[in-house]
Amino acid sequence: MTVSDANQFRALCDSAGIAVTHQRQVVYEELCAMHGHPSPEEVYLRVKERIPAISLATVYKNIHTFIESGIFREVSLHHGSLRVETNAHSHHHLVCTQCKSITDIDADEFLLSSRGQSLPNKFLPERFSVEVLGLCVECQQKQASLS
Amino acid sequence: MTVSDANQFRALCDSAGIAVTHQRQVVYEELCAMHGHPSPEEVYLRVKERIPAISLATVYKNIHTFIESGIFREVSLHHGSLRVETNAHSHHHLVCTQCKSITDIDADEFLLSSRGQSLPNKFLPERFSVEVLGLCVECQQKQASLS
DNA sequence: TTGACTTTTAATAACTATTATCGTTTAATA
DNA sequence: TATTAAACGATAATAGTTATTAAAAGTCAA
Ligand SMILES: [Mn+2]
Ligand SMILES: [Mn+2]
Ligand SMILES: [Zn+2]
Ligand SMILES: [Zn+2]
Repeated sequence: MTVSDANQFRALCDSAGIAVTHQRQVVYEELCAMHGHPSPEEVYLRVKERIPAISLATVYKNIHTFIESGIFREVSLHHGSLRVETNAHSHHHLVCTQCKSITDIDADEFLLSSRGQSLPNKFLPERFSVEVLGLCVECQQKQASLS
Repeated sequence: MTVSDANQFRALCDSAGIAVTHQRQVVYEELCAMHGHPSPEEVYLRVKERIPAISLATVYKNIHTFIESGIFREVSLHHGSLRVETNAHSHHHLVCTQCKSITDIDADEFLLSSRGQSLPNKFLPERFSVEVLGLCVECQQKQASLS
């Protein structure tokens, strides 16, 4: 890390109102250097290369601190438990980033909202994310070789 | 449950290639009667009212059986562990329903695909779901009362 | 720079959700 | 009805995560 990198990280922490620590900076740097959607365990393994004494709990706490501060995001706001979809109709979801509640919304209600109409339940939208669900090429091949 | 309901459930199980059991039918009926996105624990609590001796593991197993058979869906395919989003650009996700891998896709790649263009990595889409992320009305009020 | 005060850390215990194991029971089917 | 495969209940095991606590490090006014 260069002096300017260290200063940038200091500025980032200042604006988030959190302390600058060596552990925090290394977690941040490794997250920035990783691609995809790493788990806390994967981050921990990389950070441990640089700080062998670090604790997994420290990695968890720093990841949460970053997420609270808006420096990183979670991929999905999951509830920590499996949830069954009981609504068989085609629909989308309003997900609260704070309490993580999930509310159904009709496909056409969503389309109207993208044309300026407000959402049900006075939901205040910040952003939206699309999941395209299907089969990756490896799983297509596995499925083909079975039949 | 009426005789015709029982026959319908039998037909459902037949076409899914799974056995008809009393426990399975009660789990199914309670799921159908529940709204929203219940957790296995919540299903268990309701089923236990009707079959006090049922095991939580049986509820889990039947929910999985239903999901494998396509009778019900999971709300989120990646609820198992926290994942950090390392991609700061606006983007969406290709999620494999089989291996649960998550691949980034640019917002404009997604728009092109909705106009007939094929997706990256030979991904085979089945459906898509939109998550509108934001604040529910309760959390808006909590936030307002803080400031 | 110092000293009071706050935050973070490491170690580890505890907890929650989920899965595996295994002996028993039940359902499918011949 | 007998055979066989599937499902069940009890409970142990595991994975992911959070809580606790004392020590170390960071912050900040003077
Ligand atoms: Mn839903
Ligand atoms: Mn992503
Ligand atoms: Zn909320
Ligand atoms: Zn796959």
